[in-house]
Amino acid sequence: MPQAPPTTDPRARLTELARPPMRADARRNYEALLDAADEIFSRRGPDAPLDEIARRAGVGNATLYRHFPSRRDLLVAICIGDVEALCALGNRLQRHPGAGEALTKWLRAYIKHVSSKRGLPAAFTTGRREDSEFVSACHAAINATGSALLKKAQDADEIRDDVNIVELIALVNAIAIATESQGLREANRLLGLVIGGIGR
Amino acid sequence: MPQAPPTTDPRARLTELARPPMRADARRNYEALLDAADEIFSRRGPDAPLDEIARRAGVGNATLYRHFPSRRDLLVAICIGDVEALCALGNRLQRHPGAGEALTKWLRAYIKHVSSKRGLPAAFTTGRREDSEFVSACHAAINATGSALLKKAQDADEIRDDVNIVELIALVNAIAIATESQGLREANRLLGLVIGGIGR
DNA sequence: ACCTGAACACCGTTCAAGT
DNA sequence: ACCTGAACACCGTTCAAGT
Repeated sequence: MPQAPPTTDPRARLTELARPPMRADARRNYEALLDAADEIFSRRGPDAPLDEIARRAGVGNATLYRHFPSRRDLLVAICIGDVEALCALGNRLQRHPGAGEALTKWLRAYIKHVSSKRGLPAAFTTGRREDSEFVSACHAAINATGSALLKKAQDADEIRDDVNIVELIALVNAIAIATESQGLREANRLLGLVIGGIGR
Repeated sequence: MPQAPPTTDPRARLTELARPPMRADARRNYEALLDAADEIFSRRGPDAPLDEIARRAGVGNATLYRHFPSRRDLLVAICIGDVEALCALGNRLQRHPGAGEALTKWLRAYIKHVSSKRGLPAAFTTGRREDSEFVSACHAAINATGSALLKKAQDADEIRDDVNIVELIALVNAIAIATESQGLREANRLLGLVIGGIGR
């Protein structure tokens, strides 16, 4: 007899993974690495040497590698707060009177968060099989949140039926990538075009 | 008195840069490097070691570096034929009866070409200041071609006036990046949404 | 259980010597 | 004028030894 299926909400699963139980010294190192990564990435870009981040955090480089097996894990970890904020916002927007407007508000918030850190949109582009469980859990939480908003908007006949959340988020990520050097205003312009295209 | 300004057509400039005069042995090496890069990149992806490409081409690694100062130069060089084909297609489409349809046909051809080689969409994302003259010339030729089609479609009132070619191409590149692992069909679906959004 | 830093492997880049 | 391959520098990854 197999285990009970994981009926857990993706957002709850994410919170679990984001805060694994750790010995006190390990936790200190973990936090120091996040702080260091946040600073170094924002100053030197997403390709900054990982050794520099470890040095800045005052830990050995192997410690970094243990906590964050891939660069992408680290990139995603430093914005876990943004992901959780987006999920929370999505939940609140469920009760928004206009379902179509709720979706577009959330998409604008999404692009704002994801554009706030260099290299993040690329890290968020979904569908890599090699992604760690942690990164996959982020995608799953975002998808679950966006999916609920999209479905409501489609049920209200405000958004075309032949749009799905995976491609919609892929497109928004694409916009963030394309406008990375130009800023949020430009990203919002392009998002406006897309929103115009999916309405009905 | 300054030199006469470079009134040259961007497409002519590109053809110049793509076929620089070379000694016979240099040209042989150049071609061998292109062949090797094409094969290695398509088999091992756009991050394949450059040394392997040089070895496969039967030349020293420094020779590769001389001909193609950056990885991006090499990536772009192997698809110079695609760029020229797109420019030629754009010219032909100028005489297409429906100006809006001509633009969308060209955009679909663009995404097809650019999706055909892994890593190419990223190499085509414009606006890097560090780009070589060769890569810039490619962008300029594409922009000139797309710009003419867009302007005609806007003059015919088939496309909204507040869209410019730079952002439109950036968006199409981004779509190609976001759907790289999913294939051309998915890219075309997303392009459809954008085209719906820019119409009027 | 977790950490450390040195060792290793890999790859891009440069350069002195060659044709 | 162009080519070569070795030397160098850099960085990600692993591992034996330590707490």
